[in-house]
Amino acid sequence: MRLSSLADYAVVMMAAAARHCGATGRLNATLIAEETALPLPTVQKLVSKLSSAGLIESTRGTGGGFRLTRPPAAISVADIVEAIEGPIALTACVDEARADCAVEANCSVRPHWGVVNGAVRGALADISLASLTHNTVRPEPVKGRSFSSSAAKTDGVATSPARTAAGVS
Amino acid sequence: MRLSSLADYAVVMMAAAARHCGATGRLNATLIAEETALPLPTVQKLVSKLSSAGLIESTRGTGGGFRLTRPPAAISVADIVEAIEGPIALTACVDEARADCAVEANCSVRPHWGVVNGAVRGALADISLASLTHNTVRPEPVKGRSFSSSAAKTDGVATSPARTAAGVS
DNA sequence: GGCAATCGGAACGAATTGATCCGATTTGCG
DNA sequence: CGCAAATCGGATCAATTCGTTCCGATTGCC
Repeated sequence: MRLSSLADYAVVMMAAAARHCGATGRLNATLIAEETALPLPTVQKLVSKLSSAGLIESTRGTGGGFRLTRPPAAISVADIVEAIEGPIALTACVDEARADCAVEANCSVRPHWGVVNGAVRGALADISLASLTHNTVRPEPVKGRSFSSSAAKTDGVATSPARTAAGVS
Repeated sequence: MRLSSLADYAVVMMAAAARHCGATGRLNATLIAEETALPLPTVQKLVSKLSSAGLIESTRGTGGGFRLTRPPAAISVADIVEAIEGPIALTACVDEARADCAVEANCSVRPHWGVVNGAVRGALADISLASLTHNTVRPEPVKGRSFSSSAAKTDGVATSPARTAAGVS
């Protein structure tokens, strides 16, 4: 239940790029690397993947660089995550139609995974790139969608309930 | 953005256990293994972890087995996932208070990760184990909000109560 | 035409995960 | 009361994936 570090870095990098969107029309990977304190090769790899996904447009050669293809408000966290990690699928059943697991016959929960997957993906789609650049933590979702914006109320980090009843039995 | 196979198997196994909850008071790992077509050692490992988490109570020796400590309606997918994978944390920033990444100074998205994490976790907490046993796939989440999370005993205010109120219903 | 800077892809190493095996413990039976 | 079967529990080992790093292809500038 943890997304990869590359996806995390991609979100940070895109947020940094969104801040420079209005200032410089075109920015390079080196600038982003020293600004976000990320390793330069990592940023380059992210640029490759994000460019392939269509989120940014990259230009090679001297003076080249990349720029966002869409305004930051039109890019969601789900887009970035999908660009790096591929389609969001909690289980292998949701990813492809083929079910590798031998449980499929008795697996009555498989259809339900689609619901769970959609809920998680909807939660990520509600966070726009523009909202990440703001200093204030506001539950402002992507415009046009209002899926589970109510769940965003700064509770996720504060609560530490997980430990799941360590002293019960 | 894909949860581990163990967590997937755990949900399947718990769903199978929930179906047998009323029939047999106590069931063993071998029965679940041949019923879910999962490898027996894997089921045993899941039993160990779920027992440590307090979701099931296991008894050793001949004629032993395990049983659910709570009714299926009071167990959510988030509980199972947290029992296997530990606390739900999309990034390392959310997991611990310490931020290992060197980006923390310029990382303006870190506070927002808490919101995203809470939204995802709320989505998983809305799916109860009882709803997985039903054959019909309905987007209707957990009936009552009071047991949507692990901290449902004393704290009546769950971590994600708002989505059920503002959801599709 | 040559040079430098940049993106793009490929290879290597490390870490986490998943499956398997063996031991500890308890109960039922002789 | 002793033995044996059955079960959970922890530990070990191999495999896949992820993250990092390096090198090559391409383009604009001099």
